Amino acid sequence: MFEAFEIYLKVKADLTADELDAVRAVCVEKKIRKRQYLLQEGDVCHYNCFIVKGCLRYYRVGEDGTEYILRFAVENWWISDTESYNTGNPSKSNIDALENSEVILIDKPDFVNLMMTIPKLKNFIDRLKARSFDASQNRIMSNISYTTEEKYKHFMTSFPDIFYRVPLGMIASYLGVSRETLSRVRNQFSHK
Amino acid sequence: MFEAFEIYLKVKADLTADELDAVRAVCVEKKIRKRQYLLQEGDVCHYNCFIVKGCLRYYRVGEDGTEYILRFAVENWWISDTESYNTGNPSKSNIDALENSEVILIDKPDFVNLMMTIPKLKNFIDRLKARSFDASQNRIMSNISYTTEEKYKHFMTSFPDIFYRVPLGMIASYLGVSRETLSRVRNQFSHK
DNA sequence: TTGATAGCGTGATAAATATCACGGGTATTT
DNA sequence: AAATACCCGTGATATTTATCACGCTATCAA
Repeated sequence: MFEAFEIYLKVKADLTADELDAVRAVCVEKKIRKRQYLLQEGDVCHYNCFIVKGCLRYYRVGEDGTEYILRFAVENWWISDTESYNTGNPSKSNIDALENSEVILIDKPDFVNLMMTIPKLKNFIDRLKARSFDASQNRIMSNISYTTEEKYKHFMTSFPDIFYRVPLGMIASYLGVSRETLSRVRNQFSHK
Repeated sequence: MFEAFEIYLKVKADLTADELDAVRAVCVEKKIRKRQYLLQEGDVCHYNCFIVKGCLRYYRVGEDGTEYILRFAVENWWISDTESYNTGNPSKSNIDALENSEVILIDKPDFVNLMMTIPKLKNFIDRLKARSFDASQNRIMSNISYTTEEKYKHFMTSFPDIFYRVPLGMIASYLGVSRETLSRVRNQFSHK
C-alpha cells in the first residue's frame, strides 16, 4: 500500500530513497470500510491522512442533523481536520469513508519531525497548503456568486473523478443546495 | 509608519532588533487614498501587504459587473492575492482602499529571503496561513449552512471592527446576498 | 425470494430571495 | 451653497429555492 504513496512523494516532492525510508518508517497503513469513521466529531485530529485508494468525505452536522460536506477526497489527496490538528481542540467535523478505502496515517509529532528533517517535503507541503487556500478562496467566490446551475457545472468540470463517484445528494450538500433543487436544475439544462 | 509593523512583529513573531532591521530594510511604506487600487485585475501581485492603518477590500467582478467581496482587511492584517502571488499569473481580483490607508509592502523576492533567513518569521507566517485556511473552511461552512440572518449575526460578532466601518452593501456582497435582503433581514430581527 | 435501504426524480406548495423602483438622508465635491 | 454621489430603507413583483410527499429502481443482505 505504501508504494502508491512512495510514487506520489517521489514525483511530487522529489524525495530520495533515504528520505522515503524515513517517511515509510512513520507511516501507518489502514483500511477503512464504507461508512466507517476516520475522525468523529469531538475527537482530536492527531493524524495527517493520505488516501491511497477510495473516497472519503469531510463534513459537519448542523443542529437539526443536516450534514454539510466541506470536502471530498480521493486517491492522492490528503484529508484531515487541520483546525483540530493545529489547535489540539476537539473537532467540529467528521471524516468517513464513502467507499472501502486504503489510507496512510502519519502521526502529528512524526509529521512535524519529517517536515523538519526533509526540507523538500516541507517545501512541497507548503505549496500544497498554499494551493488549498487558493482553492478555498475560489470556492467562496463560487458560493457567493454562482447560480446553482453554474455551481453544478463548475463542480462537474473541476472534479469529474469525484462527480462520477459520489451520489448527487452529497454534491448538493457540498454546493449548499437541496438535493431536489440540484436534481431539477440538472434535468432542466440537460433538456435544452 | 514602520513602528506599528515593528510592534506587531515583535509581539507576534518575537523578532529581535537585528531581525527587525532586516525586515525594515525591505519594507516600502505607502499611502493609499480611498478608492485607490492596490492591485487591479490583470496585474500580477508582486507584494505582500501589511495594513498599518485603514481598511481595504479584496474583490472580484462578475461578468455582469457585480462586485463580490472575498475579504476585508484592517489594521494588522495582511492582504494580497496569494494565487497571483504564488503562480505569477495575472490576478482575477482587485484590491482597493475603503478608507485612506497606510500600508507596508514587501516585494516577493525580499519576502522569500526574509522567510529563509528568519525562521521565527517563517514559522509565524506558516501559522498565520494555517489559520487563514481554517477560517476559509469555516466561512465555506457558513456559506452553505447558515441562513441569511445567521450569516449576518455571525459576521457582526466575528468582525465587529469591520462591521462598523464598512457599508452594509459591502457586507451583503461578502455574505453573498443582496443588499436589500440583508437590510430587510436586519430590520426584521432587530424589531422582535 | 423477500424485505430493507439508498438514491433519484418530480409534483405541490410555502418560503426565501432577487430584482426593479423610488425617496430620503447624509456626506462629499465643486 | 448648490450639485452630486453614496447609502440605506422599503414597496411591489418575479424568480428561485426549500420543504414535504410519494413512487420507482437498483442494490444488498437475510
